[in-house]
Amino acid sequence: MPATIRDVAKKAGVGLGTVSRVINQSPQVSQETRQRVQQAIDALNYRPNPIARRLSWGKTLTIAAIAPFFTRPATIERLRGVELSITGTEYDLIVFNVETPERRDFTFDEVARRERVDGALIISLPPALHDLDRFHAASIPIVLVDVNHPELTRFNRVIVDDVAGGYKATRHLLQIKHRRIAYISDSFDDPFHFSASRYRFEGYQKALEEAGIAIDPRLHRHGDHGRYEAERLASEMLRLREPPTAIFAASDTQALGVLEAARALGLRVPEDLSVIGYDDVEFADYVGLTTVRQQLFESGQVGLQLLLDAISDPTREPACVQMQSELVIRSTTAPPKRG
Amino acid sequence: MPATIRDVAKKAGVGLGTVSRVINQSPQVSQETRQRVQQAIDALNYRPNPIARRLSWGKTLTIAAIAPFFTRPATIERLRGVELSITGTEYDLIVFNVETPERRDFTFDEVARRERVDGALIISLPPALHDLDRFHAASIPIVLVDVNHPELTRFNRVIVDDVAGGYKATRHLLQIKHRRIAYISDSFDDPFHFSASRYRFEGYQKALEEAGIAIDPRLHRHGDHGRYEAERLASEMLRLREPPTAIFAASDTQALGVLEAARALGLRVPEDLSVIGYDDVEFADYVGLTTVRQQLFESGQVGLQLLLDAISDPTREPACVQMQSELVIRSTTAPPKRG
DNA sequence: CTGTTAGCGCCTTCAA
DNA sequence: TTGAAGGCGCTAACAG
Repeated sequence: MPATIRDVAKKAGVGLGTVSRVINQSPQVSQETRQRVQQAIDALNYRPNPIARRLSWGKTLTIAAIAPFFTRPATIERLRGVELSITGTEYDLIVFNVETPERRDFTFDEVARRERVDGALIISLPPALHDLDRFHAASIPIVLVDVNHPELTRFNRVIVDDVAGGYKATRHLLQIKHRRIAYISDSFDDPFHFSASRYRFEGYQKALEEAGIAIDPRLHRHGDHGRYEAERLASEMLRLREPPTAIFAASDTQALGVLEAARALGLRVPEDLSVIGYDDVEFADYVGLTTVRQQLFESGQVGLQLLLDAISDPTREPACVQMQSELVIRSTTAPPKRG
Repeated sequence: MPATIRDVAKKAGVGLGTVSRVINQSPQVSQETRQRVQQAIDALNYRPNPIARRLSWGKTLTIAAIAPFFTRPATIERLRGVELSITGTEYDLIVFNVETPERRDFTFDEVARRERVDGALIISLPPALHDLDRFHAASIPIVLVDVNHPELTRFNRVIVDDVAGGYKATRHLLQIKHRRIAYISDSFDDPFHFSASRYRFEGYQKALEEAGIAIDPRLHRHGDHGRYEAERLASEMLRLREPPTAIFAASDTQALGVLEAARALGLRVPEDLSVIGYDDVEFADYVGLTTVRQQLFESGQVGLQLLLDAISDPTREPACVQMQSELVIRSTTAPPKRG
């Protein structure tokens, strides 16, 4: 059986309270007693039972990370950041993978109970207002990572500026003299209400407008997320009478579909068609995809830090950290042939 | 404040014990009382505090999953299986990402303490004997998933037959008349002592021997895991006086490197070179890679089930479940030109 | 069948 | 500066 605080007290010839004070670094223990207790602790290889400690502290020492689609590399990168940062703290991380709206609701319901976790990190998953209320009612602090709803200013957030990212991508294409630039993305009304595609589209529009180019609705398509759907959409656009000379895809995965469509139609990239993606996932480097890189790992780290701060000081004002995005130019973008 | 068992007891006009019995489905409560208690529970929206419950049960109701390299798709697939299966149980899952041997040791040390978790799932990470001893000493049941050391029969295991997988891949190439078949893999003595590459090599050897083909040491190279290293190794082999007509790579990632090497040398795939990978990760489908698929997701599910079984009945004999692998033929393998 | 009591292991008053 | 006592919320053993 593992040693308890009582064993230590007995061995050191002191009361439990003293041992507790030593464990918790209380300053009001004489140097001498502290040493004696410490020796007993070492001798018995004593470790305080975390569960007992949680009960008496009234804290769970646990935080939850709720994220959609572990299959997506971007999600995993964020979680890696969270996991690394939690190491060394006294907190445990429990993760929830959400792949359907039902699972999302179930998970929020499960996590937003008192005595379950001390805080929650909600990653890339816009919660409904009643979910937020529930967390609030249970006074469980939350941090929203990669959730861009403007009305959520009363929560801690780590956001990426998708408008700026879309703008950068489009600007790049404009600068190398493209004029007919298409945009392919997820549907704007997916069941999770992801907003990235919409904001990236805004950036795209902004860049075109600045360049004095009218938005051509035929050059904007969206469908389910995934390579094959993107391939289909790209294929349609490339068969237009005036096809685009460049396509901006809202994710690297979709950019792969675009590349595939080009290949199937015998178009060379970047000579006949420029392609730009978003995320800079691992395979982007492999296929030489020009893309927009986000600070995914860092967003997880920062999010966790905000959450720990909020837990340790519940009166703290909600903070909002904006992560930067960065254009990564590789070999799928080049000036159009007759630019 | 959340309601406690006392509030419920008071409201229902019964003693605490009765409420506890209702919560824990004890049969010895009259239908009538049970209903009254249930009503109080509903009215107060009462939920037993999991931490208090853990303390008095002497269980943590938590299990750990320790896995290397969240960056690798195969690892994530296994974790997805674990995560899905734990949903609906009363257990929490805490995850540990191990990317260095130091982190591995630290994590084992952290997890193998009593009162921390009720069991651990060790994924793709051969533990040292003293780690296993420590888990044993703390009587924390473990399940090894994708850890193939033959001497570990006293532990619960979910294994994949890497020998058979390597054999299948090589057989396929032999059947379409290849004779000079190369093998590229991770180094056999990496710091984690992963064994998959070695066992797949055994399968490769076995298939060649059966076909009466001598093992040519020049056709077997290994280096660090990763695409670029694989590309380098493949490049060297393809420049041999008698280059291989087919290359079996121990992972899809490495197969990508091989494809890249072929492209750089102006070799067409599969006309000039057949390539086969291992894992069937997402991008394998994209590049049309022939590969060996493992039941990754299922291995996580099965592993968790074994662990829960072991926890609920510590006297149970260690079980060993073997997962199957399956050849997925796509478009990177074909008979050699002059077969 | 049901209420009461004594812990689970620890922290935090309160006295001393 | 230290020891003793009460309580965190729940379960389990014991009466009744």
